[in-house]
Amino acid sequence: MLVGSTRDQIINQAFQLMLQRGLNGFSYRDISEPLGIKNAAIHYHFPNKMDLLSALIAENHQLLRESTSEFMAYGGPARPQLEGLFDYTMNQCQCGRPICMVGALAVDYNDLNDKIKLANDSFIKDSVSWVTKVLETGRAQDEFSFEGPAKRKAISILATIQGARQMARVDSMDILESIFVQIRTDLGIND
Amino acid sequence: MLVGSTRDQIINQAFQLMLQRGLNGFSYRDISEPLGIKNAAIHYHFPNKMDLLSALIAENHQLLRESTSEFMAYGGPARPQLEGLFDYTMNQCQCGRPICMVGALAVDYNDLNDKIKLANDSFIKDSVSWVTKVLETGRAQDEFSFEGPAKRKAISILATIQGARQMARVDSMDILESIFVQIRTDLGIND
DNA sequence: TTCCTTCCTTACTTATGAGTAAGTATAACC
DNA sequence: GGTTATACTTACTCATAAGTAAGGAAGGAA
Repeated sequence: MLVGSTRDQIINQAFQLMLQRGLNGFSYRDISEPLGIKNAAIHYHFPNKMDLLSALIAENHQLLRESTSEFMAYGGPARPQLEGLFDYTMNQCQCGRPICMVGALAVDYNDLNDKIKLANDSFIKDSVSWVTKVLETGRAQDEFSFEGPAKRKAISILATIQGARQMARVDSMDILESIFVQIRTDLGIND
Repeated sequence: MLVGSTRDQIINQAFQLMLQRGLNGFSYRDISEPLGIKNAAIHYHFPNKMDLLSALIAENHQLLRESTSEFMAYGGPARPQLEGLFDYTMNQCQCGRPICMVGALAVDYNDLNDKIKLANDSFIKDSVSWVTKVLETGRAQDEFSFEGPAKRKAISILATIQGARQMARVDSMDILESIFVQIRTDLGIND
């Protein structure tokens, strides 16, 4: 593969490593060697590792925005949104990204500067907002049924998926599908 | 504080660091300095970092066994077991252990040897067995109500709590309490 | 043609990590 | 009293990490 500018290639490679090993689990060498460039080339584009991490979080956030903007703006059926979240999660795991950004950053939290913490927080808030709207819409349209405020349920579902990815890594990917079934069941979905 | 043998002190300190920063997030120095010993003293008790990690996982597993053995052997009311899980989680977070062992290991998974993977897997299986029995008992005694197999629901609840700890670290501890409320709600508990 | 600017490489520095080998104090054992 | 095992310390080795300074090629602009 190896398409795009050097900068893009660095981001792609770092993204993969970050979601496989966490921030302290990979080095500049792990990025530069497969790309056939030198460490200093990475430092040219991202002066230090936090700058690189910033770019990764921005990339991750951008992916979320792209895949949710239409629903956030115009609404629509809720069920495909939920299934989209499941599919995305499964897909990431199958593409060698077993853990998610939030899970990875939780481990490295002590190293993070305020800018990164804010960016991460903002990503979580947007994720929660999206799932909250999905649940509210779904409940209003009788696609889903659940007790309590939609936002609380949204946080719970996102937490479940995040935890499931980590358990799946240690145990087996079957856990993921099983968790999706349970979430559907808890939302009163029976097909 | 600093009670117990040097070996115990090392384990306690390492346990704290592991659940704060993950395996790659702390060094021997982070253990030895606060204890007023030398790095080599750690290597004496635990020849390498994997041996230390093994001891931490064993310690963690032992804690689980101690707190669940009575219920696993004799049964009893399910609700206090569930609340015990919530209290334990909250307590760990308040004691400076924001992430859990499984979550930490998921990030460092590439570094782990087979022995560690097996030990971790065994811990997860025991956790799931316990929560499964709690749920089965609770459903049989009409304390809880939920759809689907108890084991699937147990995995889902454990995943939720695990993910919640990581979200709580980035966002706020309020998330934890909120998640517990949602889990109770989803189990048909109304008080 | 000369001068920037962009995007790298070469060749380091400095710090820190895990791990080891050899020595030492202390108490128990024969 | 001498030996041995335990539980360390001292003093290192070796590898790898992030980061930097200086140089060079290649293209566009004056």
